[in-house]
Amino acid sequence: MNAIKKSVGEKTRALILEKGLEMFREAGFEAATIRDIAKSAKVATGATYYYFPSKEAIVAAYYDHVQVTHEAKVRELILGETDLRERLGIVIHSKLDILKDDRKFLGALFRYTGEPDHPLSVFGKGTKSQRAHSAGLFREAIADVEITDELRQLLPWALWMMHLGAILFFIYDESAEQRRTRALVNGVLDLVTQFLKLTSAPVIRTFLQPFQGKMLGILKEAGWLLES
Amino acid sequence: MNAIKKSVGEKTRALILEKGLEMFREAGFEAATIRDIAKSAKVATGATYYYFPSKEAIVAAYYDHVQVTHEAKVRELILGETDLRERLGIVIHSKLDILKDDRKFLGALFRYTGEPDHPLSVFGKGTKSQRAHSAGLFREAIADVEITDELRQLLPWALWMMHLGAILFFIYDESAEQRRTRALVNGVLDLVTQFLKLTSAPVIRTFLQPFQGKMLGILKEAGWLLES
DNA sequence: GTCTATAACATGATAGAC
DNA sequence: GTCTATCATGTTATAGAC
Repeated sequence: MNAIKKSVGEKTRALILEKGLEMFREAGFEAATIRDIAKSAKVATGATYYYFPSKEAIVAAYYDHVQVTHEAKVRELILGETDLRERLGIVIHSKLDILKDDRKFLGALFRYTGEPDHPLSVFGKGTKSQRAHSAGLFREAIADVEITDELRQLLPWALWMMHLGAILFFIYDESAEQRRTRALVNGVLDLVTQFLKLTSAPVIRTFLQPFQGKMLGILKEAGWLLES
Repeated sequence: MNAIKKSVGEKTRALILEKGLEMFREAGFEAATIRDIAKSAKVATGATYYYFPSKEAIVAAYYDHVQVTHEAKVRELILGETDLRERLGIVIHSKLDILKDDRKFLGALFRYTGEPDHPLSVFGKGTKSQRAHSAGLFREAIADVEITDELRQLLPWALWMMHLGAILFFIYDESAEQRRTRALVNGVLDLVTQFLKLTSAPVIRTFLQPFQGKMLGILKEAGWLLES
């Protein structure tokens, strides 16, 4: 057994994933059936369930791959870039670049957003590690900025939430090449970075302090804080 | 025909709705089946489809009713209240009061959030009038505050978004009687009202102007602005 | 227009044999 | 790890009663 070569199972899994995404892109998430996907991958219907617990799980697996790709891309692009505004732009825009051709089925990822116990819930326990990974990219992007400890803990999550909102907006955005989303992201990032500069002023800090504390407390209880 | 009395159809519809919600509360949205709901309401399975185009539509109809109730409640409570912070608190907390026992199936409302063309999508065209109604409550709540025209248009939507986030947080909130959600809402509202006071200062205005313009442009194109 | 009754369909998901 | 058979359930269809 060559350790480098994929096992049979891994190849089958990859094939199902590939064919599934192919069909989602063509027909959309609803219209593409598990039976069709299985047929296209030349396996039995039941076999897909050996690898993916549900239809949505195929999209989730795609998203896992997106995260890996994104992380690599960010590390490549961010290297040597010291300006905060630029760094944040790289993180978000490169994510959208990766997702750009798959807006049609990306919405399936949001299906269980309102169901805390579902394994694929965006905010649920089942996706905790992915969230942490994703927020980690933002933590790195702001690593060199001088901010309070509270902000250093809060900001990655605020930015992660913002990036989630951007993806949602992206899905709805019918402007050519989703220019509107890009513009909105840029506008928000401008605002965020200008805002961060302001926080060096004591007046602003006092103003925000109680709210920061409350938010931190909530995140802590929810088990959302990154192990630093 | 008595104009006050409900027609037979309305009674049946109401019965299906009532029994449906009953079962959703007991078993959750997934576990309750259309067949069971029909049985419980003593109608044929097909009859439920005469009134509700889908299972989710029952939850949507519930939400319609929530909106009507909410609007009435807000108008009652807000009368004579002049403090902005209080007025906003009334709008959001009374909404949560209405929803409090139905957190278990409320998540079904968010199922199509990522699917722009679905009739039940939270941000889609099919729910536009409900959104406008809901945002209208916020518009009224801020009616007497002195703010720029831009903010007067933007703020109802910002608050509506915030209230949507609060509902989502509410669904996830496992603290006793969802106290954490209440605290978070209060914290955010404090911040918002303090922030609005600051916007009377020209410095802050200049800082926010370009972003406000951009947001307004986007909302306008998306057809989201309230007819004033 | 408001249903009943029943069957049928499509499809996501599961069980169990090999 | 893969298959076939089967199930459960949302949804549609048909045909008709009042």
